[in-house]
Amino acid sequence: MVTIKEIAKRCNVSIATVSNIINGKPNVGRETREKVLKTIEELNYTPNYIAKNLKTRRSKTIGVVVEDITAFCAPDIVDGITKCCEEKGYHILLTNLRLYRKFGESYYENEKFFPMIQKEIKELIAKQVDGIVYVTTHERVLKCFPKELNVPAVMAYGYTRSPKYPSIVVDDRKGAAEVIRYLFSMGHRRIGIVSGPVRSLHTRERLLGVQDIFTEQGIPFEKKCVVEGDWRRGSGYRGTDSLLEQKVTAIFCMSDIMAGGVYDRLGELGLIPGKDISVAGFDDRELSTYYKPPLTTTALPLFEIGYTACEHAIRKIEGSDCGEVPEELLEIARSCSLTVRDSVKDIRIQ
Amino acid sequence: MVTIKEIAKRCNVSIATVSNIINGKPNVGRETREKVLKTIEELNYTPNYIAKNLKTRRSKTIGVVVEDITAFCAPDIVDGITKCCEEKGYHILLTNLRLYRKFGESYYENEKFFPMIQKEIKELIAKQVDGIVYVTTHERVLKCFPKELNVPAVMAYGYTRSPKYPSIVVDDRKGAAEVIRYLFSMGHRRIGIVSGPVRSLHTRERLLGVQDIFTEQGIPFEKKCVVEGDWRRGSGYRGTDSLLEQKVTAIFCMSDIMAGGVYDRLGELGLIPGKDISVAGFDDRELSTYYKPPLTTTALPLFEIGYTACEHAIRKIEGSDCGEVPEELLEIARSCSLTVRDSVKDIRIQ
DNA sequence: TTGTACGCGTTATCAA
DNA sequence: TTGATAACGCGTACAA
Repeated sequence: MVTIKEIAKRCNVSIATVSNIINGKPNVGRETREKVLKTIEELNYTPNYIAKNLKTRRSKTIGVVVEDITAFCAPDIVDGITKCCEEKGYHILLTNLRLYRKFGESYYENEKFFPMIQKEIKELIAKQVDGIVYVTTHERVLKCFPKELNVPAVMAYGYTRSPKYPSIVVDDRKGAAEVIRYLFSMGHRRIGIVSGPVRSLHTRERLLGVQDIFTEQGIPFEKKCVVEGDWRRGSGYRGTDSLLEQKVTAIFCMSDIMAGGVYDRLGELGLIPGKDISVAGFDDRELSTYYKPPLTTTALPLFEIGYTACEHAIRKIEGSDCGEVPEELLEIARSCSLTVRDSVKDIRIQ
Repeated sequence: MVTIKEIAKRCNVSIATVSNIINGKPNVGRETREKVLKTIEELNYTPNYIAKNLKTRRSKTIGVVVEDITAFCAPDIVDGITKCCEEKGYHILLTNLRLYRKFGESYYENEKFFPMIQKEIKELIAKQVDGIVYVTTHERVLKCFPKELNVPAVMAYGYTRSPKYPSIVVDDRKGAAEVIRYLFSMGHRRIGIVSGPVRSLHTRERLLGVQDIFTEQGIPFEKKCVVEGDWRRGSGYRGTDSLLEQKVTAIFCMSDIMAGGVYDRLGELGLIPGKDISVAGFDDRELSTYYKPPLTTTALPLFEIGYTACEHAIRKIEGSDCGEVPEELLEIARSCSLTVRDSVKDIRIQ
């Protein structure tokens, strides 16, 4: 490995001069600059970041902790983070907790992994990351950052509810409201809901969004039109019948996956989505375009969440104020975007 | 940040002793050891890896370059890499090239991004990574590693065809053969193929696999039963009709996505997959379980590819032989695994 | 305009 | 069993 020393020796200058040239400092002769630059090129010299960082106490590195990179929302969030890092000249030290693989489907109700997170964060600190972005795969409150964390940390997708760490989250309430408003605009009044688990923040916020529109429209919202699901396909399947009994004209599922289950059951009953009954989903996963008919759903602002989270972390690093986060920045919600496909029928009287 | 120096001072020992204790060296009194360990605990001291690495010239870090983390195969490969790193005590410096996002659908036929790769790899080297794993999102030959690379590098999913760098790839030939063998076992003899682009290595290998079975069964394979696709849904859709004209009883698509297109066209024609005609796919993407009926397909050994690639990199690092790779290790193929669902009909005469 | 010398937090080599 | 001290590669006062 060629070092700054070698460059200096070859050019008969001191290492200080070489260092100055590399870092674009003024006060260096044009002639020496050229000579040095040339030999740097020739020897294919690259400054050793490790040494540099040791000196500057800045690693220009963000530690990214992902609960499970194989979860559907993780790659897009990470994509947003990488975009931001690329722009600001940061590197990424990735920690994949593999929670889903290690603890199975319901790891997010499990707190066994908390010590593991602490350990991994400590590792990242030991590696001298300048900041941390934690990416959850289920939206929930998570107290995973140690009290004495000495670098800025931001939560992406989940909530911290801690004044020290901002959360960048989905605007679930508005997202669900938009879906329901669309359903209303197509003439639907009796709308069935397949929700997520009631203890989930997603679920609660979205339910609030649903009610917002019913209230706005002056129509009472009936509790019996809500069936509790668990985000999985089977729960959509199982919930369908009771919703049908309620004579709903449309079913809003809080995940595309559950909508898939609704499709399954509807198919068995010989009912065609978008024709005999309307269905809408949530998440806008690629697979929903393969449903027959393609599902009307709303996209999670995953990329944006990652980007914004990282941006906040870097802003705090560079402003180096690691204090409390002002109230208005504690939870930053990003909007979903509705995608209309063919699963919702227009039942207005012409 | 508390350093080794502080620990030493507090304990009235030299930093050398503290260092020895941390690194489990022998020849240190039990009493001093305990005292030091206790203050380390108290002050919550963590060794600075940066400084350590500067000295040891080992960063215990793998540079992972992913062409696009949002591509469907990337997360699982990265998952395999992280599993391996976790086991061997390595960290991951992640570089997401964002090729798909930057250059669109057909970036893999584009060489504009080569300088970018070189630059990113140089960055990783500057960050002192001990090795590099490059993750492609389309299987192809890629000469992206610079000649003078001074750390071990391994290609995951793509081919290097270079004696210096091993490739860990999908066993496409065997994978396709297995699908065709299954189709044969269900009585199919006239089999249509929706292939990938003919210049793709995937395509060629899989076509070879198809022929292997026809040859084995002593049945001539007809070229006109192959339609060239582009991996995308539309190409499956467009290819269906001409295959139907050939009176095929089954269609093997080289991607689940294209199989989706076939389903689309079949649906329009009122033909039911798994009943009127059989369909099989490739990749085993989650969405294929949402097709109606669920698609019989074969899974790519993504996780294993990532794991194996990383394992090789680390083995080379720790053996620190960075020379040529022995012939038998140049291309390591991992097997696919067939998943039978409901899209293939048994047409044997009972 | 350039060079010297020191320090960043470690590990490693000796000597005590 | 312990301690001084010299590296590691770089940035930066300060001196020249």
